[in-house]
Amino acid sequence: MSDATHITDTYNPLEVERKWQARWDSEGTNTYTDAELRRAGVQGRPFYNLMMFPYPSAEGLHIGNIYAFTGADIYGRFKRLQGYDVFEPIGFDAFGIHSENFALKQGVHPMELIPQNIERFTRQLRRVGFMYDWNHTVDTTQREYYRWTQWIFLQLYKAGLAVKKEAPVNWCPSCNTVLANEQVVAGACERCGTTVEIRNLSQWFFRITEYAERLLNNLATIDWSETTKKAQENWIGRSEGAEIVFPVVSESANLENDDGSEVVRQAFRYFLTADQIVSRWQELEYTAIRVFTTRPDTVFGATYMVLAPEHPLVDQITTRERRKAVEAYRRKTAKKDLVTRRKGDKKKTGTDTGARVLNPATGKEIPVWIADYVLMEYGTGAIMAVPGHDERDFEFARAYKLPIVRVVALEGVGANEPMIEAYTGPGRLVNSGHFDGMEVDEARHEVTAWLAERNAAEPRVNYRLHDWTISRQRYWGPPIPVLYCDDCGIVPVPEDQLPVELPYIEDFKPDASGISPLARHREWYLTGCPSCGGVARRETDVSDTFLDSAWYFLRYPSAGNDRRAFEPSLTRNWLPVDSYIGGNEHAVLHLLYARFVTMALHDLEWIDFEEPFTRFRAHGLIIKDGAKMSKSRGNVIVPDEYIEEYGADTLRTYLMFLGPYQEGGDFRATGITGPYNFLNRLWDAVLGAEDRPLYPAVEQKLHATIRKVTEDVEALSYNTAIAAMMEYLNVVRAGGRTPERAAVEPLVILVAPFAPHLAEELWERLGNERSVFRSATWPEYDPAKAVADTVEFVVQVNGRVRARMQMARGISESDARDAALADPNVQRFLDGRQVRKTIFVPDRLLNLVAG
RNA sequence: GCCCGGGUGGUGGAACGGUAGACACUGGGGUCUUAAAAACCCCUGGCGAGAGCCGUGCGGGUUCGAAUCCCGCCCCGGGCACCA
Repeated sequence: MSDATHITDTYNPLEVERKWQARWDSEGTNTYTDAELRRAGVQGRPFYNLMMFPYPSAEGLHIGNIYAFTGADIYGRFKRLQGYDVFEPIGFDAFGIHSENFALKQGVHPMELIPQNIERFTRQLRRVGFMYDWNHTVDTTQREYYRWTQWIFLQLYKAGLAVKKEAPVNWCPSCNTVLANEQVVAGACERCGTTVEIRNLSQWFFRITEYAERLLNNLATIDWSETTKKAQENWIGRSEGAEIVFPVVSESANLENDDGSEVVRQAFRYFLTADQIVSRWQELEYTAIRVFTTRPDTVFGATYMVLAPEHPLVDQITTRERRKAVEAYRRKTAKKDLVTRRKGDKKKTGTDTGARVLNPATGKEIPVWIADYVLMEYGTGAIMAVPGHDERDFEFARAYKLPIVRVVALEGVGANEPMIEAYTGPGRLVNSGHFDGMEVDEARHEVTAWLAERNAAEPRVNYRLHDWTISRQRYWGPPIPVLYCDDCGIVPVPEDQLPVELPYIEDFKPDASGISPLARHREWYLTGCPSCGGVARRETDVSDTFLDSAWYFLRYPSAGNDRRAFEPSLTRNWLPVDSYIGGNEHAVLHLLYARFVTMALHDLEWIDFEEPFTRFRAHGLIIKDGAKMSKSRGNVIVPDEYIEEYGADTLRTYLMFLGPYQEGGDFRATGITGPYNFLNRLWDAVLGAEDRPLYPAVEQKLHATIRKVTEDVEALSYNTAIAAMMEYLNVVRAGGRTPERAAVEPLVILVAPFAPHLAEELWERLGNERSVFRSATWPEYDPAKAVADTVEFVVQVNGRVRARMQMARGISESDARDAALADPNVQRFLDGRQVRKTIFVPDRLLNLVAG
């Protein structure tokens, strides 16, 4: 006797969903064994369907999580019904500051908190009916996982891609830790909103900048949402230009060396031409300042130079008379936080160092200033200022009465016409020696080449991207697997000693010292040196959470494997990921880091592909009453209530019906009744269906609907797919008629990705034994049957609709014209005029142009 | 400032350059009911009795025909931003 008999004949979503969730578990409908995973990867049609694994917050599953996962799950279920072996795993990104802060606030230890959260999340995820393979799941905080996170660190270390260096880094004074550039939004911590400070600390960096060019170029080869690609492109920020050298020639510069000896080289100045100094500055031992510019063509207009106040050469070149003023200015800028300093709209300030450099193009001496509008982090920390053709330089030159020279002019503009604003447009060079008259674009290369010949410049590509700081002075993360030995220096922990376990400590609260809480535990950090056997100290920083998530997709197929991070054969068969869906807020964080780690592992020959995600689609955000959901606004939606009242199938369908999946939508409680009614009506239609031949109009609509739904689901256009199914059901039930079984059975399959529990139940009630996802195949449509015999044909007069008539499909132009001309309304609007021209769009429209 | 999206009824949203407003929600009317709920049916962009006219942020243009393409603006959301 079937379970169906225990279930009422009116649609009761809770009953239905409970039944099918239990059955999926007991029959392993959604899961693979390791053997199956291996076999399917080789013999089957493997399809790796990935979604961004959640951070298991204490608040439980958020409606935004459900929205994201439902869209991805629908795609996975669709692919399974199309006959693919779909691997759809889920896991938990549970390390990180967020969990740690919450644990601190609640006074619970994260090692107790996180397992509870994960348990609750798991329960909620199961309740929504995702097709997850619960046999292959990860939790980044488990030693079985972070052991391999540490292993990846070691691989990068061995390849020279993980380096420890002292550098100015972003410090969040509230989280008490260093942040990556990507985690600083508008000068503030993306987590807590506190303004970040710059501290000079010795940190571990991943040299992602080594991969800047490839990270950029490969974007052309992957099928990703355009918005995401653009975000990465902007973040990498490639600029092409030149590095130009300006030798320091000020007479009184640098009067003493460190040892007190006189500096004599400046004396050459009086025996040498500017040209000689420029081309021989190295052998003459001139100090030179390098600048990066995207406009080498304007070098003749460089009337002064500006260094970032922190530039290392400032001390050396500043003249005695200017020393006090320069020191004062540097102190002032050091106090300013980066936010105010980076605000572009404030007044320009700066001060003269007294030093002079040679403009290598003009051979003239120009002054060197320091100003905080030049940033040490970008380029060389120094610029050649071309006030005539750069807005910032123009503003600065105005403020300090520095000379402004025009070097680019449009036709008809005099070379020495005074400038009232910086001109950044196209034109020809003027006041530029033998380059006068040359187009800007050509001059860019020619000027660089000319300077390069004289040893004063070289072409240069510059990136905005910085190396990825991965050290975190916090507790809740994987310890960085490195030791410090007085004799041997930095010693990586041998791979067979992994993991370096995160100890359970009570006092995991971070402080402002810049040192991790782990550093308070000698018993943990003091250990033996694996190299010399002496005493070594462990690194007490942990790694960034984003390293955990930069490789989790590699782990899923191999989850549980305790010999390897990822098994080569499984990886080869299942990766790269076929479809990845997630939020665009990770466009430059997770998605960039994951690409970097994958590329590095590829170069180290651990994997044979360099892009992890073949196709990526960003989904939209789900908002409430036009605003982002947040606790402070009090507009947070608790999904559980809706699941209790309408069931998971309705919630899933409703969320997808809200609007275009890739744009998001506004959650309105009243709207949920639409999809709920639809599922109810479908239920009734299936239960009341009769075995008899399809009515022709229904058959036509069926084929049209299969086509529409198939195309729309493939394009993630879920809202229109649902609308098409509703429309079809309206036809099937039109006028209260009894539906044909052959009309509703395919619809049950079409709806299955959206409302899987309901589909299972109806599939069973239609007499099928096994799960719809294991026995049904996605319906095919016949293009010939997908179109109706008659069409509503529109007749226009001069582009305006004047008649609509039912016509046979395929009607000829002349027949259509005859019918149109016979129409009294058409005649009325022609008003006796000649038809000069007719436009005929087959099966759609005829436009009579009268004049 | 630069780079992406987007702007369509009371609301969410549909529309290969070819019937603007599919599909829903809300609202209104009705059927059934002692009544209510549910369910079902009809109406629901504006003006107009109607024929029809007007309508897709604004102003131009291309076209037989523009929500859709082009030019110039305005507004909203997101990314980047003294990046040289």
